[in-house]
Amino acid sequence: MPELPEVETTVRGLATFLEGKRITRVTLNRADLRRPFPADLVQVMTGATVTSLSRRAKYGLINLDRGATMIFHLGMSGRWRIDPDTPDTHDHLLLDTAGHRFALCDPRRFGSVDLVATGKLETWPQFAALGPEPLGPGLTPAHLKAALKGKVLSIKLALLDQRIVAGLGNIYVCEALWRAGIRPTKEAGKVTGPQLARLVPAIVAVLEASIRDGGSTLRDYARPDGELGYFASSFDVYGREGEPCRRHDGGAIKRIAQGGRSTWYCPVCQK
DNA sequence: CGTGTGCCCTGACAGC
DNA sequence: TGCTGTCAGGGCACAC
Repeated sequence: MPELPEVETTVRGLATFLEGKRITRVTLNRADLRRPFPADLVQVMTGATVTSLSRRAKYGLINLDRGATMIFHLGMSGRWRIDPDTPDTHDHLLLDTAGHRFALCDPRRFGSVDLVATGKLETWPQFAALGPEPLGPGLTPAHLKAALKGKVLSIKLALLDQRIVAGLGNIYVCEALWRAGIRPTKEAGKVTGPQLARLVPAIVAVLEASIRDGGSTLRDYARPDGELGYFASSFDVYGREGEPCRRHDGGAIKRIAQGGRSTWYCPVCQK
């Protein structure tokens, strides 16, 4: 169930094992996830050395010494399993190095794997369409003001649009809007300047706190059978329908549906 | 074009 | 115990 912090944590965890290591074997247990695996994936990756790992939005990047980058997306249910004790039905792709095995496990198969020339990442269509990284210099109140101008859809759905900000998902949009005191149903183009000024640091704070939580579980990845992609977090609104708002007395968290997905918010302090 | 809807897929859980 | 319905942290194709 990965959003940006989970992907970031996954990438950091994988990096400790994979950077500088040679991939000795690539195994595909099926032909596709959301899309077919690239036809030349096995050929290009086998024998290649991993130079670095990085992240863009919710995509993880494994950069290889052959001018190619393997890009993975974990969809809703994807995770990497390190040195699994037993195989899982949904281990769809295996990477082996001299010391470890990495299994890309994704029961729902909403994830994807692509192979892109490292020098052409910026123009890869999926990346070219993305908005700024929320933890980079590009996310500013001015950017949001311009990107949301005239939009009549809700601020909740606008923030889920990866072209506006890249990497937010259902959980952290709910959390950030709560922190900023903005009602999720508010028309995106009508969110006020002061609200946008609060929203940017709220997004940053929520994501950074979550990455910190994830990082604190990194040591667990060293375990045999360690699994990347999941860690416990405590949320202020997500999944807390009916529970009291943590910011004041007398309000209960409400759940509504937007765009076919759940939104949680406090009807008292989010306006 | 912007916006809304449905679908891809499996697993977990509640209720009967 | 099984069945059924609902929901799940994402993204895309499609209709208007």
